[in-house]
Amino acid sequence: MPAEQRKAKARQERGRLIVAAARKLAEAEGWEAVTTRKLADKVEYSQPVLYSHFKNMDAIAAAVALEGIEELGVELKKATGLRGLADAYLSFAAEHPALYQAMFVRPTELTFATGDIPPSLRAAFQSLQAGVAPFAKDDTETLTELFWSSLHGLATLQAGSRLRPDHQHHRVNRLIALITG
Amino acid sequence: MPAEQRKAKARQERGRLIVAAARKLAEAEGWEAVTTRKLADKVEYSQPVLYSHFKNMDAIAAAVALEGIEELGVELKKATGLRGLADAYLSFAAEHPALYQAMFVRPTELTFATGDIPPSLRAAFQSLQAGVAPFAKDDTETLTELFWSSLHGLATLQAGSRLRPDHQHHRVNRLIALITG
DNA sequence: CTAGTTTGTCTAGCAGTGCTAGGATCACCA
DNA sequence: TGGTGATCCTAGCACTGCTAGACAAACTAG
Repeated sequence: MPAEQRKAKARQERGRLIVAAARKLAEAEGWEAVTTRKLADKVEYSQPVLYSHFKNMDAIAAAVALEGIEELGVELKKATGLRGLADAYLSFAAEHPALYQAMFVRPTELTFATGDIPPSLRAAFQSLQAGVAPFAKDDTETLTELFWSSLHGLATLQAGSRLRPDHQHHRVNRLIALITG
Repeated sequence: MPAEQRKAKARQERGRLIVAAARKLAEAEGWEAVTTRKLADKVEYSQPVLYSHFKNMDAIAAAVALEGIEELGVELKKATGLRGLADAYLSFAAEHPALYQAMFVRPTELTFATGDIPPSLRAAFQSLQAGVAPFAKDDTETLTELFWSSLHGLATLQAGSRLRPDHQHHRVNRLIALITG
């Protein structure tokens, strides 16, 4: 019955619309401005339809986060070398602060606890791992975690104006110099 | 007029009580559970008194954050060497997650933008700087910012279960090895 | 083509949030 | 003792996430 398929398709499309609206609003005005009523308005439906697509508001933010993780993964895959990876990562975080917050800063959302790591996140991690591998005698995973942590710290402290804004490049230089030895 | 001084003292004390209540509640149930009504209950006053002490809810969280920064500063001052500093920093973050969030993760609060950095934060930063100085040929500030960023990244990603929980020590080893060369 | 059922959506509302205006109550001082 | 000011609380606003129940549309069956 193609009618049913068409319906399912339309539903899915509307779900995407909700996520897109949430992302757009968050990127424009920050996550505290993202409310169910505003989202419902943007999608031109009433609030309850949101809950027929997502369990709650956090699930919507989680969907946005997943989108961001996939896009970050693409950027990291394109990048080559430690410098390329670092630049790609930090540029992404700087250019999409709200998106990055949803991915790795905001408290609730995806738990990532023990095992249920999204494949796209694992892929992104592996891109980083490939970058650091040449400089790790052993235990590349630990070094990758450290590399990621450093990038994450640089991105978030920078975003919060806790670091000298015009010295990010120097900090990255230093980080790469440390790893490459 | 000592009566007036006594009053001022009592007021100040009550302000401290509010901050203490906020901190306790945040550490026990997370920041999303900290509401003006619950705080007012704990202090045994009505909501409006909170606003005679603090501009808004964020200001209360900022006061808690400042308290945390001072305590972190004390811990870092006691620590010696890169290893001591790193351990002190990460232990503090792990043992007081809500406090650490108020300090460096939650969005609003203290801006720290351009100049108005709290002296206690500057002091904490200088403790880190003293630790990395022996290993920086030049531009110790950049290396300190990087060291701090790495610790911050390790602390927050760890808190969010994004890193292998039982490998924090290895990651710290790696970080210190990188800096000491 | 009609009757009944299912599916979809919306209106209205609940409990809770931060924050504030206004009135009441207390302590002080002449 | 009477007035004055500071102090505090009650009540309420506009908003939040979320949900129950009414309503209408669409599909199914006779």
